[in-house]
Amino acid sequence: MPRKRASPLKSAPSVPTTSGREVDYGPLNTRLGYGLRRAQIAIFADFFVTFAAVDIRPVQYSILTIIEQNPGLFQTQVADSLGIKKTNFVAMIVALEKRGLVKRVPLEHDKRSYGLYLTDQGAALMPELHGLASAHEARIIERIGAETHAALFAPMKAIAAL
Amino acid sequence: MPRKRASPLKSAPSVPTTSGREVDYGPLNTRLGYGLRRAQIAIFADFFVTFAAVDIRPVQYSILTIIEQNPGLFQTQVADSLGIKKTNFVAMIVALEKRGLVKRVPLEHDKRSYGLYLTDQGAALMPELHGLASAHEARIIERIGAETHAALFAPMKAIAAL
DNA sequence: TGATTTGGTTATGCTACATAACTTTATTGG
DNA sequence: CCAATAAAGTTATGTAGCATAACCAAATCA
Repeated sequence: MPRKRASPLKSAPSVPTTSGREVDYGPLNTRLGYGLRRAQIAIFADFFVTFAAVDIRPVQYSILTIIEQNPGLFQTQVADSLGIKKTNFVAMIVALEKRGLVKRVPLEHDKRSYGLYLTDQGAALMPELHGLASAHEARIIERIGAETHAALFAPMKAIAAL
Repeated sequence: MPRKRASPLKSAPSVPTTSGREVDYGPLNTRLGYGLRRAQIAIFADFFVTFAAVDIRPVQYSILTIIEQNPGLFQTQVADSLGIKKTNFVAMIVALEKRGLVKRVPLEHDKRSYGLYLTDQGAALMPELHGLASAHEARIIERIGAETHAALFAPMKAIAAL
């Protein structure tokens, strides 16, 4: 089945081209923020390619995964857990709902809020997504080695709590 | 009809608030792209705070640093070295020029291009910027330790070349 | 010299992420 | 009990980042 052609101008972040001339990066070589940014851009580019066929973006994968692991969470809780403002989360969750991957179930005891759940279709999609993510992850591990890969999570988490 | 205006000034990316409820991140815990993104957001938030007084963004600091280290580079070369599209680079360099930090010197032997240089004002500002960046970096090192910090650059670079 | 390439620019559009203000429903304190 | 306040969700809006297409002028190539 031909997946929907991704909307008009949806393109992957490009990985920078190596310029012709030698450039001295000076202090940038020891700025972790700079290195992290460049690494993250490359990872996202690979993620886009990997997930192109299913038309899922990193943030969508993260939302779906949180809902899968924590069915029934409120919008605000999912948004908070991912560091997304609730105002910006609305459009994201509506889009996933329209695609039939997520459903918002009104709560009886609190008429303001919804519980978020994967639809059957959404739940059925997750194994494929996790498979793609694993393949993507494997490509990174191939680059830096399994041990280095494993060693990165602790410092990243510590930095995230900065 | 027209809501009341919004136009706030440039604001720093916010660091996510820890939600009240425990959330299971599932496979996200072993997705480096996710960890990297969260870490990078936190670092940028700290950078914003650190550089608020001088009103310099991460990308601006990187541009200024490249020009400082490599005076005379073309716009395209600076843009390429930082992974910025030349079309998007125009506005950035114009802004820095308007602020009097950078000058574009027309070349005699190639009337299409400019050589980029720091102005005296720009050059005078750099020590302060590097000082702020060092303080910012020190905060990260304090979090993860100097050895870990130093060990991160190699894998980040390898990933960036993915 | 005509064709192609290169440096720089403008126009345009989408996504991410920020704040302000609003509605509806819950909660709370006097 | 009820008025004040808080919380969940929504809409409106503004900016930065990054993408493509189309273009000019100057250099280079065949």
